[in-house]
Amino acid sequence: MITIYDIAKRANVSPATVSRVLNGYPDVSQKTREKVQRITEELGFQPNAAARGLATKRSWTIGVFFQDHVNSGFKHPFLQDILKTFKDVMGGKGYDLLFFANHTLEGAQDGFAARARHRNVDGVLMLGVPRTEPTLNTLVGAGIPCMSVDLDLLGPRAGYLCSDNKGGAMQAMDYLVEMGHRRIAFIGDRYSTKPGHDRLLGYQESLQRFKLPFSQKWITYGDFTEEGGMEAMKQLLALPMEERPTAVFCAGDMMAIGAMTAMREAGLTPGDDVSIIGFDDIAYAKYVGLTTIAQQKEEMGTQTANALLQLIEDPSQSPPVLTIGTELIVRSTVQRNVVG
Amino acid sequence: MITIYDIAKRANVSPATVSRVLNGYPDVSQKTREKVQRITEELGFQPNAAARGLATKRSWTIGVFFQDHVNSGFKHPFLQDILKTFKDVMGGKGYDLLFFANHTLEGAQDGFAARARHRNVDGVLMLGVPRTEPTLNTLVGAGIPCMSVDLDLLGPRAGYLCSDNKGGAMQAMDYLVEMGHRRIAFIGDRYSTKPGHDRLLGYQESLQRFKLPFSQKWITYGDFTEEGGMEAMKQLLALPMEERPTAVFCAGDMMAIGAMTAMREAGLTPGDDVSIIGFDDIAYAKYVGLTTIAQQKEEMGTQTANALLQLIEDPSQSPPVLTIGTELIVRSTVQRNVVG
DNA sequence: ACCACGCCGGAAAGCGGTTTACAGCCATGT
DNA sequence: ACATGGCTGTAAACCGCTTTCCGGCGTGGT
Repeated sequence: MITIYDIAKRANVSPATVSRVLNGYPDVSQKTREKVQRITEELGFQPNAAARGLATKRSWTIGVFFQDHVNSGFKHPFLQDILKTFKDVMGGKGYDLLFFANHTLEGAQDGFAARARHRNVDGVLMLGVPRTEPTLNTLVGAGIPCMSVDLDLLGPRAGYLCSDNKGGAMQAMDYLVEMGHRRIAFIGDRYSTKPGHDRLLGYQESLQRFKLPFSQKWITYGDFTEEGGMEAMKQLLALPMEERPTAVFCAGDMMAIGAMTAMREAGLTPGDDVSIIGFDDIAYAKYVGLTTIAQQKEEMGTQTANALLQLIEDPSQSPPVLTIGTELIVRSTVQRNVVG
Repeated sequence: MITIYDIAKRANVSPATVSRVLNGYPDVSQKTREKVQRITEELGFQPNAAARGLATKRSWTIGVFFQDHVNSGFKHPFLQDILKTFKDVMGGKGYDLLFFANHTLEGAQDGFAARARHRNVDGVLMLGVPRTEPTLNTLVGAGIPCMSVDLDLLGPRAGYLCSDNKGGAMQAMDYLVEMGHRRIAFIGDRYSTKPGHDRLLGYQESLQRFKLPFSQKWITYGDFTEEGGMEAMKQLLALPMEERPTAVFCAGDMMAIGAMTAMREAGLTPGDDVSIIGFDDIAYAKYVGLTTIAQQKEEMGTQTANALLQLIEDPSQSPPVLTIGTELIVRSTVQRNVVG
């Protein structure tokens, strides 16, 4: 391995001078600067990140805790999109992304804060991490710059970003009502993630606002999975005809897709028999014609990244709480309700 | 920050002893061992990865170059699945994953090898990286343990893994022929990625084997994107009726989905009018009823991870070249051809 | 001619661990 | 009584880079 000492020797200067040149400090004469640069190139020198990190306490690395609520990992199609733009923004500023493995080693020190400190990351991104994680509070307390998505984790240097979930839910309900629906059911999640909670809130507020009929049986749980959505829809379809909703608001597209499958299996057509509206606008949604509320995923990634950069670069920065607007995407699973 | 010196002081031992305890070396008495462990717990000590990495030349990190041929980044739905199992296996062994940002900084030293060395990664995973990348050879030469997926990058410590693309293509062709098709077109990629190339090979070999008719016009390019598949299909549909294929083998599901869209836009039904078979079995495929050749993605992730671990742990290990079998998934976009 | 000052560049002390060489101690064998 | 040897544990060098403190040198002012 080539070190700055090798370069120093060849250039007849001290390692300190090499370091100065490499970091663009001003107090080096043009002549030495050029000589050092030339030799650096010739030798194909590559600074060692660990050594630099040790000396500067800066790793140019963002730690990412990425977890799917269900199948923890890289599969959830919605979070990918956020991640992509996040990565691009961070990359543009010179940061690489470190994904912490979620398999815990036996006996390994665990907890978010511990792992972040261990790797000396400059900032942390929490993506798809459930609020129920026991060590969340340690992270907040550790004072490491941190941005979460869809998780209201707030601390001295920790902010978060959510879509306007309640507003989006109300957009969905507005549209259903506009299309003539009044008996509207809800498929949400039992664990009350922040988005799940807020979407339920929007549902309930809309019920009151439009003075819609309500039944306890219309609130079902799909826990954001396709299978869950299927089960929930089956329950709704099993209701006696006069209690059956004419439309269902699903708090997530995967659940909506499950619900659509359940309908087809029952010989019904989504839209014609019961209308379905989803939330997220995952990439599939387009292919199955799902009407849904879109989250602006690229925007979310970009803004999260910029907020985190701010938090890292300016310690006095007060932690941001950001809300991103949603958008109604009309496809074919919501049809006008013909009042019988 | 708490260091081993702090612990050493509190335990009245030397830092060396603390290090021994922490790393499970045998030559420490039971009594001191327990004392040190207790204090470590009490103080919530977390070792510093950079310092350790500097001293041991081992980072417990796998560098990942992850690039979509088209939209470089996290969006390609197929690679996700591989990544997930890869991450899980690696996590189980104590490795975290470092994703190199692909945005290159102006003036930054670039090249795969340089970045891998810079971050001192123990191994490298190449995922979705095109063969055309200029600095690929430097990586191979650097002697860093490396596994690639769908990229035939071979070196003293670099192996790769591919699906049996040629075999899979032949599976697809077998099935089409079995379903009565003889005029079969191909949608592939212009840039000749390894999978694209091998699938074309399988197509051509099948043509000969079954003595099928062939036309230059039946080989089209979609470059693995949905839009590309759409364009290619449009070209095929524009052929005079007697030249139009009855089935199309698409070298990737995204292209197949694009092709299906093109058909629908032309007022045709995939399967009934022209049969379509894809390759990959991405998650969407199920929802749109696409008949396709499945790659065993989980298997690919696991095997890639295990191979890389071997390469890392045993320097004398000769680099593996792995092939994973494929599987025909029958859905609805291939229908029996009624020979007129 | 002398002093002060500004500009360059060097020496050396970290950063937080690991590891090698070695020293102290106690029990054992002769 | 003394050499031998096995256990423990210590001192100190080292990994590669940053950064502070400081000294030397050349220049301009007086």
